Amino acid sequence: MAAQPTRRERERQQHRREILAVALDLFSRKGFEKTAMADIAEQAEFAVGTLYKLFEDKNALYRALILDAVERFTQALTAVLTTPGSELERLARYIETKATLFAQNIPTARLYFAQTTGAGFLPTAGLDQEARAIYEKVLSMLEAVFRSGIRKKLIANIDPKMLVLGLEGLSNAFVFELIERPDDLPAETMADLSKTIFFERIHLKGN
Amino acid sequence: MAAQPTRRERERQQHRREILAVALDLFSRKGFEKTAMADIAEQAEFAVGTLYKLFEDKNALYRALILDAVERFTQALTAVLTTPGSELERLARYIETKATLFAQNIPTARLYFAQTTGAGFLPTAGLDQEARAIYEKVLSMLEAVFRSGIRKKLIANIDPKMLVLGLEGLSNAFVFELIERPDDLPAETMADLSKTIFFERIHLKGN
Amino acid sequence: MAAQPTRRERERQQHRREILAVALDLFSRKGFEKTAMADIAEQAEFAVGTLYKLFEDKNALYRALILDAVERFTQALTAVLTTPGSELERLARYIETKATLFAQNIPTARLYFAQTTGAGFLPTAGLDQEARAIYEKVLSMLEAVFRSGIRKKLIANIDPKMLVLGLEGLSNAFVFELIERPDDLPAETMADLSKTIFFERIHLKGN
Amino acid sequence: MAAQPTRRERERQQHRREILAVALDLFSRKGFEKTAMADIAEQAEFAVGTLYKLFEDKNALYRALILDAVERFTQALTAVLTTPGSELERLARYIETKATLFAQNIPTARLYFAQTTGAGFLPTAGLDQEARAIYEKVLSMLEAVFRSGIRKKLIANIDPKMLVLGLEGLSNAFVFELIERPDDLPAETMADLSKTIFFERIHLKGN
DNA sequence: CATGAATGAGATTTCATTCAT
DNA sequence: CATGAATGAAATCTCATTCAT
Repeated sequence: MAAQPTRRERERQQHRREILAVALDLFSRKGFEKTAMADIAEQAEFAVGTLYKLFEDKNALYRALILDAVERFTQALTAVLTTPGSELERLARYIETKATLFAQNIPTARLYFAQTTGAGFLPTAGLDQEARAIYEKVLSMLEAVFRSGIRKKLIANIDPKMLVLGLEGLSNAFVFELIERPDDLPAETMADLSKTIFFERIHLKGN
Repeated sequence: MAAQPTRRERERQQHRREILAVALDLFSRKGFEKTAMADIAEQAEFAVGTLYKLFEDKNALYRALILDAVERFTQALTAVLTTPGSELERLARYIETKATLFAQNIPTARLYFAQTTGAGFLPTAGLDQEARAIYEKVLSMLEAVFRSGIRKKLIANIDPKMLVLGLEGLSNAFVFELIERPDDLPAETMADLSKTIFFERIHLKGN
Repeated sequence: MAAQPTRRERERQQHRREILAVALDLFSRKGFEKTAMADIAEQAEFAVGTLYKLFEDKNALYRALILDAVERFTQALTAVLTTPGSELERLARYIETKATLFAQNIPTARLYFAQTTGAGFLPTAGLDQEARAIYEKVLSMLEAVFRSGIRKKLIANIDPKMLVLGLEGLSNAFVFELIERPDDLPAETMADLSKTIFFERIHLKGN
Repeated sequence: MAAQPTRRERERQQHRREILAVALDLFSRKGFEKTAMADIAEQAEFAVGTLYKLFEDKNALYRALILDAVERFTQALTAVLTTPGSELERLARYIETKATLFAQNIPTARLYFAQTTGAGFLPTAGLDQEARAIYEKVLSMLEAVFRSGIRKKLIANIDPKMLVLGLEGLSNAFVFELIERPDDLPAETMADLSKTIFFERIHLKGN
């Protein structure tokens, strides 16, 4: 029988989650700087002081959010990369999962992007050390899959680091479109396109 | 009779450029919110009031910067798309130009990214309407090139909008890497990779 | 039948003492304003609410502490002033007692000083009415001893109020040194010096 | 002709002085913690932001005040110690100067006390490093005077450090009384008493 | 026009105190 | 009684913007 947390602790965690949910909403819609702690408190129906009981400061709240987002996504994405099947099948499933996952968690996806892609130009002041480290795990896993595919002569012999970069760039572009202009195309089509462009030739060489 | 600008006017424009240069530096390094008007004034060796004489407010200054960045890049990029040569050659040259252009203008590139790629999740509050519009011109030009290539059976028959998305995603990923971790690979290699991945098959189908 | 305190009451008093001990430590080290009720609660291993059950508010807690400190010191000091012996002997013993008493109760001494010496400029907002009143008793007792010494022609005919002031100023200076830089000199030497300077001539008149 | 400061700079300094005057008043009456920056701003008829233009933060404002107070007092006190006359005459003049100086600058005197005497028990968070260092100069000067007096056999052979401690304790006690209960006695009497008690015998030895 | 001191709204953070469990 | 989560007033500090000189 797992150690049952006290009611106090359960409530505390529930409040924590409520605050995080509101913060996710506000940060993803208005951005970090434009969201005031008072805004979060009001929308979450808590007093400002309560936020500070549960999170060291505004940065810590943001970090918790990012960490949570990156962890959840990373978990799902690494899971599909370790499923059975050929390297190409697994990469295909990675793209599909990414598309549906992000499409279903738009606010989280926005934060995920802000931290993984964008990190660097709009420096959210190094709030992301830990999150970045987690994301890197997905990347190195992808790299391993490519490397293995190349060894089996399933994939062209290109520096796997660059293949990872390419796959991420391509899929992010599509997923980003999916999120920001959801009416353009359904998720499956987007995923298909990533796969087509990435795995098939675009150039009708010779033909 | 073309109105010869007065000395007054020439000085004014010179001061404007000096301020923009400093602002570009600070915004690209510290971000919009973390850069204070006083910082810009000090580093540009002007008084705060002067900035407000030349730019409506902080947003206007930022917008002017973005506009300038996007315009300069757009001009260079649309130029290569209208050069002679086959569609494939022109697209290849687009990628090469983008890589060198961005690599040589890192601060500008960062702002360009923040506004084109990131636009949406890190909402600098619609500062970018006009800039976005200009960028769209590059995109529609790319689309036209793809469309023409498809018509000539040079390029696979995929929705050209999606091809644009793919090309931008892929090339941005490489260019971003080039900018943020310049030691990884030289610009030419990056451009080559974009082209290889995009135009050649990755999947060693049947072969 | 003298009301035998219940176990409840005994525990209550014990908790009170524990809290006071922690508060003494924190207040004397960090000062009143910089010490939070939560700090005291945590270090005393009680909940904040408990502090408020036992003390009206933060001021009351501080007052209780001061009162306790002043009472304990006052008791010891008035005791020596009522011992047998000449006025000079009793004053000498007063100084000695003060030196050892303070040296052995440094945290308490700091609060005692803050309230008796410092009272006035670092206004802890009249937290000290009662404590001050108790301290005045020591002062008036000293005054009586001086008065009596003067009457017996043992002590120079100077306004006894001023002699008290002088004695306190002198002894406090030494005791303070003793407390803040304990390595300088041992307590007995300090006491001797107070006595020498106060009772003997410094000026080698005529000699 | 000394470099004439600009009008701008003169005004700036004037405002600085006005703010310091108000801060002195409030800090000396209500204490550091109980005085809000907004209080100072309001009473000085400036906006809060202006205080922060002229002083880094609240601590810096306080430090400037203390430093100013300690410097002014120290200057006057070291001056009298270097006047011509015997060691005893100079020490006597030191006491007199101290009495009048403090009596005429009560708010400043309170801050001076808070930093020199009180420093240690109510730790105003090390705001006073520099001020303390300046005060130490007065003390070492006093010590030199005592040492010289001892060498000339004008003063009893007691550790001069201790004589300094005694003189300061005694004179502070009287000056403090003068400040806090000004009705008790006029400044001259106080000074006389310090001298009498310190330099003459209290104890009617032998007589 | 240029200047930069002054403004004050607004953001973050702390902490004494209350009160439901 | 004990608990400690919740409260929210109040304090510190920042910075875009204005305007008198």
